[in-house]
Amino acid sequence: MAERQLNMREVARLAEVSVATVSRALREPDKVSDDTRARVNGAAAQLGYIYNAVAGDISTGRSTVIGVLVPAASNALFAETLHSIQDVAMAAGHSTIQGATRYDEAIEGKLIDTLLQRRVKGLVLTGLTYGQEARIAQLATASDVRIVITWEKPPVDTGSISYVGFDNRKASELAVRHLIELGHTRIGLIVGPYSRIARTRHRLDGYRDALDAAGIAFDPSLVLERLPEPVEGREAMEALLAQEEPPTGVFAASDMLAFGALRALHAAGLDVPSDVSLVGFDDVDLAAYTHPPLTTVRVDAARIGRLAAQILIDPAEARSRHYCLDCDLVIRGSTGPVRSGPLRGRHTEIKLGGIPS
Amino acid sequence: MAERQLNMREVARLAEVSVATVSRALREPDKVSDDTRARVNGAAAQLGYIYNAVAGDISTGRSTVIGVLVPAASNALFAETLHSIQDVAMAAGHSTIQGATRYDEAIEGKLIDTLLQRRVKGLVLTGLTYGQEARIAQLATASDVRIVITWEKPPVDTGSISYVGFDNRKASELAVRHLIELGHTRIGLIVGPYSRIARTRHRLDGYRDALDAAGIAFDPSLVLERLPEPVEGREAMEALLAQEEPPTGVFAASDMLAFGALRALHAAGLDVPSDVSLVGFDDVDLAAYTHPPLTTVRVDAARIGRLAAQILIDPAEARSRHYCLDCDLVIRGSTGPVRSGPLRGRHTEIKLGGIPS
DNA sequence: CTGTTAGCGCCTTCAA
DNA sequence: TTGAAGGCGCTAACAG
Repeated sequence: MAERQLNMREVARLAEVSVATVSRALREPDKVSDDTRARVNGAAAQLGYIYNAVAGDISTGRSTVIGVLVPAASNALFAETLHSIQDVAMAAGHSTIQGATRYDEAIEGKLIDTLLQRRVKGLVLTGLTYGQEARIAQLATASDVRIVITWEKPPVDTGSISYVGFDNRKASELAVRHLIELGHTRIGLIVGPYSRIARTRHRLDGYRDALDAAGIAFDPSLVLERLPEPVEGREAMEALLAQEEPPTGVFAASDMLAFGALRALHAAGLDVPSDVSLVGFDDVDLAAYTHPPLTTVRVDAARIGRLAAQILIDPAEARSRHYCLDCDLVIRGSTGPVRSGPLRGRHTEIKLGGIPS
Repeated sequence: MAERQLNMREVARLAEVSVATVSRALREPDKVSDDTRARVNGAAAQLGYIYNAVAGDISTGRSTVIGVLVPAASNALFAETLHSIQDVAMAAGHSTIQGATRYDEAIEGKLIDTLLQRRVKGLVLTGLTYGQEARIAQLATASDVRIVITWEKPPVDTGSISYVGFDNRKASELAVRHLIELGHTRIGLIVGPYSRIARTRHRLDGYRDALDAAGIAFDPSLVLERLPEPVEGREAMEALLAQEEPPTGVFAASDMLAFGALRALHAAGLDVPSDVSLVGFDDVDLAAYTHPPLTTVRVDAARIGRLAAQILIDPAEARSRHYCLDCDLVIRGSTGPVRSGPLRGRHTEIKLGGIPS
């Protein structure tokens, strides 16, 4: 019970060699005679010795731990990224410390502190809050902590910061254009915390781009900012449906929001897509399993994670790498042509030619 | 760029005190004069010094890192547990290293190795594979690594191992009994990898208990073992529906499986619950958002995480603690009385009095 | 191929 | 209240 963890010295003693030799036998087996290696391994096994990676790191001055911050682990989307990061990390003998920021700047800041204290080799950041941007930029230049921003293509100056993302604005435009092509002109948007996070703001921009291109006036009352959780999606959709002139197409810029929205639609007795079309974003696992299956923007979450981890771990990776991935629309059952008849007794008026404010 | 991370010595130099004093000023502010403390803090701030928690741990011989293993982070369920563990850990100045085992014994073993090498203070284990049980038991007694098993109440000897779980067998019985009370007699079970994991095996046991109590014969062809993912749930349900005499009620012992099953049901043009009733397990966030909303067994995932983390972190916690939580059935729209008419042209025969093999 | 010697960054007696 | 010295477990440079 509670025996002290043993160290190399004890292994050395049993194997009748020096500590340095044990270290070599364990980490660079070639640099040691067959006989010695066998004796060391034998002793280690017999004692049940477990290498102390913490001491190793501190002694070499290197770090074999990477930190990962996501907004919420409960979003299946980020979970996929986490998985692939772990795979790459484990294969390279690294560990990952992770944290969920919950879209909260203060929590995010504290988590970054913790990771830095833990002397991580690098940081994978997702959904970075505006408030932390400056600090991260400074960190990237003034320290040797590698930084990778994921899920977005940062708008400006990423000189020393790597990123693995895609064009959220274009992706968003794609989704909305799909609705427009189906004849929808009154299109709602339920979107994440764009006032705090760049990635989300770009999705709002893409929505406006699509509207502009089609000459549809921008109506702020159709845009709802919510946290990407099902409850919030449901409430937002309820609010949309309660309006004078509800939208016939809705773009929920996160599958989690879309799931909630779908529920609200069913609860209101509306049919999807014949009454209302719905588009999500992320193509989470479950998006293909809703009723009807969700049309959504597909992003290769696993690939993002893999690339991000490689950037951090691969010693050959230069100062910073920038990957901008493609993403496409997966059309499933939740979107269809706008219907001509009235929705719940109201006529949907078509506005054309309006110039967005 | 890439300036070397600075250490206490440099802070000490600037503050014109010794390293020991810096250490004290930072960790035990009371043991230092007001003046000194101010100077040290000032110097640290000016330099942008970041405390090295790794060196701290190694020097004290303590550990402020805890390891968490879950089968899959993508299961929203475990994500919740992770969140709450992190909250507790962060509040206590600890970090969490986590890993996803994917129900694979080899991966699980490798992850445990890594965590041990990282000298975690303790391990939170979920869905421990049979193959690792012995090793863990030994670890719990022979080392000072604390172990907490979660999500299940281990069947035997947990002398030195803590757990925070609930009675999976009873919970499962609860779900099946609900179906029986609705008049179902032909009940399918889609369940996780019970041949590798105890928690899952208990769910199978509970299913049989309920059947036994009602005098319903156990039919092995109605039991399908699958990994808890939507695809597998869909395929399993398809297999069930393809049988001579498909079940009228199905218990999917994981919401992820239930989501997939629901899809298969819709795709087959069947109505839930009037054609087939479906019960899930876990009460994941999204369970309330399916169509129809899922009847499922509710477990307080966040509470499990909180308790587990406390056991590991709280120095006052004795050698081992055992929590067995309650869990209850949340009845929503996916279950209803068995219908008397034929299902897809076939009669559901009622078997009674059979003794399970 | 192996042992000796420093040293990584911090903490903790023990004196002063 | 503060500093000096030794040590945590391991690695790296240098002899031999």
